[in-house]
Amino acid sequence: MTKGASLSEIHDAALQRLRQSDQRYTPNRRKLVETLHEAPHPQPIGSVLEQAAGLAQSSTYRNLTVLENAGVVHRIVTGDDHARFELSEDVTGAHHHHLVCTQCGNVLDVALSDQLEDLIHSELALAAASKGFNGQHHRIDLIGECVTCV
Amino acid sequence: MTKGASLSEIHDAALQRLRQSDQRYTPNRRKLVETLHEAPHPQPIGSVLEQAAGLAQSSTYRNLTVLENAGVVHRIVTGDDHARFELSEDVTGAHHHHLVCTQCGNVLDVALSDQLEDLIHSELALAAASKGFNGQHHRIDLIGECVTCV
DNA sequence: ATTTATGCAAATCGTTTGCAAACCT
DNA sequence: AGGTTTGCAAACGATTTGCATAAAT
Repeated sequence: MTKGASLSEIHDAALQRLRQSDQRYTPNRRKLVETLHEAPHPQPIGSVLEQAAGLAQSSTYRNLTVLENAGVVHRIVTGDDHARFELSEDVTGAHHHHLVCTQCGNVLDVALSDQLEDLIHSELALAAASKGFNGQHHRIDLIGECVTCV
Repeated sequence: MTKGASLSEIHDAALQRLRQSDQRYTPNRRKLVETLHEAPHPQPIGSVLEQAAGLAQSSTYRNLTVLENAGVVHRIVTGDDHARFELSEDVTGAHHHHLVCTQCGNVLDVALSDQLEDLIHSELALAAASKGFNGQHHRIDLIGECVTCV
């Protein structure tokens, strides 16, 4: 599934963000970005390595961390013990949340209305402030069973 | 910080749930429940072991898993690499969400209004249904910095 | 010429597991 | 007795890291 932004727009955004972090946009990193762009939903490292043939596992971990720190990639940790990766919202421009399958660990993207997002954001901000907590962003997961696991 | 339900109510609820899973409520498990009940927020295993002196680490992992499967305890996996545990909402009776500190990994509890919870629930259910996803419950985290880390 | 990225193999560390002794009913 | 729980020590496995080579500036 192709996201809203085109691949070249995404490469541009990635390049820009990496430069801001004094990082290079190497062929391996480009390949990671392309692989994640083509994936229909967040991918565990195993799948990424299968898709982007030729990448070493350790370099992939390292590059995903670089891309994460630069804000190009987002790491999703659910509890089943493989982290999953997707392009960051800053790069795709699409704020969304996740459906997490308790059986297979798969993660799907889902969006809520802007109106509801605003309500959530402001109520969370209020609650956080009362505890001196400085909130930066929220994440919402719906836990359940995906269509192939029911 | 003591939760709404009294300790004996919590022990009763725990006992009942364990029995439904054909599990015993052993002294070690009672000690874990008490420790979590007394804790002001979700605790990593390290803290649990400090609080409930004398427990072996491996037995504690095993018992927390038993308690989790019985629905007495809830495991929180954030991404900083220590799982954290708290009494389950089914036992405490208090639905809530989490503030997660990106610096120290600490997790604080926070509640939203019932009205907002309903809105979130129904919009998530709708979005999930469109993907054939069978949603069971949601979790919401506010990511940011806690008062001691800012 | 330096600095940075890569890939291999080895190390790390939270968590899980094997097993024999202690515990319950 | 028969099954469960415990604690120790060993195993596990996803991720990280050391190091020597290759690539980039």
